[in-house]
Amino acid sequence: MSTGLKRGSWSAEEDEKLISYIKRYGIWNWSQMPKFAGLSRSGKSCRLRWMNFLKPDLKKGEFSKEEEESILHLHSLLGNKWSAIAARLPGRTDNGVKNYWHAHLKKCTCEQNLRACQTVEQDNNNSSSSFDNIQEPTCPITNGISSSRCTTSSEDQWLEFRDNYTDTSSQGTTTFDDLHCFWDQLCPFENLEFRNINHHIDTFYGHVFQDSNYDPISSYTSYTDDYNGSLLPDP
DNA sequence: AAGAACATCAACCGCAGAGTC
DNA sequence: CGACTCTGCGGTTGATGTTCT
Repeated sequence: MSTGLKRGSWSAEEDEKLISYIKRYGIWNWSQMPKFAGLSRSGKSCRLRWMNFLKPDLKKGEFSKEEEESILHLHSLLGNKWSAIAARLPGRTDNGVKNYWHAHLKKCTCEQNLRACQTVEQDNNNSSSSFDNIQEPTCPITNGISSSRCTTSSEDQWLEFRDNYTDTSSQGTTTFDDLHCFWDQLCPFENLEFRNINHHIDTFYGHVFQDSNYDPISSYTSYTDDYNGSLLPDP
């Protein structure tokens, strides 16, 4: 059934109409906008065109080595959360990252996995140790919380743990390593370093349990890239 | 030179979550 | 509280360009 809406590739004239409309009136309602902008497109199509192609700060062209490494790293942490990955690559879109992944990087990880499987298989043949028997160390504090999403029970555990640490830090029943272990289990990102325990306890608590916009990877990025031994500004 | 095979990427589709009435 | 709308996300498709035979 025809809706009268145009589909397929965008013409230069359509691009111009959309750009000039948004420049003048901003983005207010994607579903209504095409009508006022004089476009026979769906709002969805307009939004996509703007977000993936016309937005002024978009970076086009080849992905750099650094960007490629970031994608690989973030994908290993986040999986197919393309928008979350793209959010950490200035000027790149989720669609662009997704396309790049499927075109360039997927095969890299497939090859790595293949090699890893072959290695495991070889090891299994050579010794009695089985890959299945390998277990991650479990933190006695968290009893093995492994999700980066924090549950109420983990919040309770954290509060209890924090009180214990605060009350007894002078006596040392709960150690710095225990705390590190706790966060490592909760938010298992590489290079997450704790250098000043007193500063970080409540900052992390706020990030994880009280800030609904908590984003573990942003925290990860902030605490590694920006961290120079001093406390970061509050979010 | 021509056509087949493959690679790339813009665009579409369906779904889910958030917001509003 | 349910229905509806809007927005954004991830998977997929299809057009186009490039390389190979």
